[in-house]
Amino acid sequence: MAQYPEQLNGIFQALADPTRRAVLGRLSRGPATVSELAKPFDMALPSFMKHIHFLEDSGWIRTHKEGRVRTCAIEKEPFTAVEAWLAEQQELWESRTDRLEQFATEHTVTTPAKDTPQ
Amino acid sequence: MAQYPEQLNGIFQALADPTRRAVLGRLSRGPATVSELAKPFDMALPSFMKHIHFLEDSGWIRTHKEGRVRTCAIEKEPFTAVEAWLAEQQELWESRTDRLEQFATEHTVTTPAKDTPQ
DNA sequence: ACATCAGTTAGCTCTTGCGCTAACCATTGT
DNA sequence: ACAATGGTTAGCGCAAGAGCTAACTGATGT
Repeated sequence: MAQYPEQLNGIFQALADPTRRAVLGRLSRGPATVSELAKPFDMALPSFMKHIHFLEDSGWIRTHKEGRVRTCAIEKEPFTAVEAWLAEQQELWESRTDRLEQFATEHTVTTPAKDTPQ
Repeated sequence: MAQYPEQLNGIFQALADPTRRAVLGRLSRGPATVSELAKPFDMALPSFMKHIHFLEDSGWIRTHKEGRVRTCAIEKEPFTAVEAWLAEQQELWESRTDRLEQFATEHTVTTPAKDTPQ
């Protein structure tokens, strides 16, 4: 369930760049070729390709070349990895507020009113 | 609902480092001082402090100093920001599979049987 | 055959990230 | 008053990130 933490490094790092997030946004709608993906960005192709490679290396996309054209498609695993990490934190947080609530109710017994300020 | 994308840069970048993720994990259980947080890590204090600052600058934590001791507490906003981004992608993905299903059913009308291959 | 189109390779900048040490406050405890 | 504790500041080094240009390969269209 929990995966190798080093993979999370790349997964999150990939999301830290707006160009890459935009590419993922585009690919969520369906596969596309590199030049289709690159068109909206005011950036030299080699620079853009680095982002593509980063996304591929970090597992966010899968690509394959047919003839001279490379097609990219999004991958769902990193998605679920992020959700898993989020859920993990949520859990810790929950168990903490549980403890706080427990603490609070324990004290409610001794306090006169529950809506009194100050 | 959608927030300034530049903020997401820092938010995700912060998660790209295992030390910082661990700190957040610890803080999910409740507030802690810098030296408490630093203890588990084999790292010079100034190096560790950079992570603390990064987390603070990116909005993941809030800190305040009392006397000579600085206490850190986790912040929930970045959390929901990440969830929002995730949900946004999910939506695109969904509407895509909707379109695919629609495409499939449109063709089911004109095809003789719905389970026929080729 | 040739030109064009899609991507690739190589190599260069500049900035940022992430670690370190050494020296320095400033509060707290004796 | 002094020592110890908890952070902070300054500055250094190395690796990686993010962009560029120039030149090249290899498939496709005419």
